Amino acid sequence: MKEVLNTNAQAVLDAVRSTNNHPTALEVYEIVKQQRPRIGLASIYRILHTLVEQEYIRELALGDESSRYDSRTSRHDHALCRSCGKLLDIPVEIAFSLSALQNAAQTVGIALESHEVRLYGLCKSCQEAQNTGISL
Amino acid sequence: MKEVLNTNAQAVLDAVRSTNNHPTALEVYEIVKQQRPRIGLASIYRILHTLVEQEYIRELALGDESSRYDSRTSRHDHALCRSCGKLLDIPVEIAFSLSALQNAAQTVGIALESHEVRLYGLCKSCQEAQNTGISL
DNA sequence: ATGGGTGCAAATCCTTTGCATCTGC
DNA sequence: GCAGATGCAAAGGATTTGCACCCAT
Repeated sequence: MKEVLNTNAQAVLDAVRSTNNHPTALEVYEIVKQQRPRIGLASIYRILHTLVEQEYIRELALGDESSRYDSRTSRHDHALCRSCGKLLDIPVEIAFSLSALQNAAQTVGIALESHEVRLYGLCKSCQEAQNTGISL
Repeated sequence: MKEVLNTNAQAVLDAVRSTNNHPTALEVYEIVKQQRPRIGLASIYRILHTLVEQEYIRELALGDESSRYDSRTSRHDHALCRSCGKLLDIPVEIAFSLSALQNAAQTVGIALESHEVRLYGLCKSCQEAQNTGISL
């Protein structure tokens, strides 16, 4: 499934991996442009798609914003801040019974392949901002 | 938090509630237009946003497509078909330990307010299409 | 008459596509 | 020389916004 990457694709992959947050296509573009100033945004989109296909990265669908990309391809869960929109990887497994999952899947008639838990709330900095009365 | 709805807002809310699936803004527009042909798409968007704010409905963020709206405001989980993109409400609770959730939330420093489980796989009709070799 | 809600059209943002060019082999 | 990759600009689709108008109060 994974093929050899050409230089541009490698640069895009490195860019996604270089950030702690989950960059948008535009953010990836800004990073890659520092190394290869002539690259175009369209190529970033094209390369990101092939990287997703080849399972080097994942595409995350959030609310308001544009797509974000995640270089952690193993199954994991996410937490979203309802105030600033920040997206955090959850580095621990949230244990729950496989049979409960499979039961739910069966109820709606879906052949279960994967799952994700999303936690919603206020991230640390937004909690502090709230406590000190500062608005973002 | 909820206020009285005017006629247009009520029509939009009814439209969202009238569908089994989770309609996009455009789909809501088509439904509402049957009753109020002069309504504009911009008003649909404006009204949907206020309905979300007032917690009459929820906005769902999926991948490729446009936003979808959900008239079930109580906490529940969703299943997504990776082939046709269909979104299904899961009518049963997926049990898992609250402490696992809270532990995960604490690990990333988020003040947990809500959560959602997403199941990914093939829906029934896509399973059948696959078995019979028909492509959608 | 006043303020909010509305329709329309234009604007905006993100993403994709057409196409001519460039690249490595 | 060819196939695939690329940059650029234009197109596309979803959503938002500016603005004048209208309606209920």
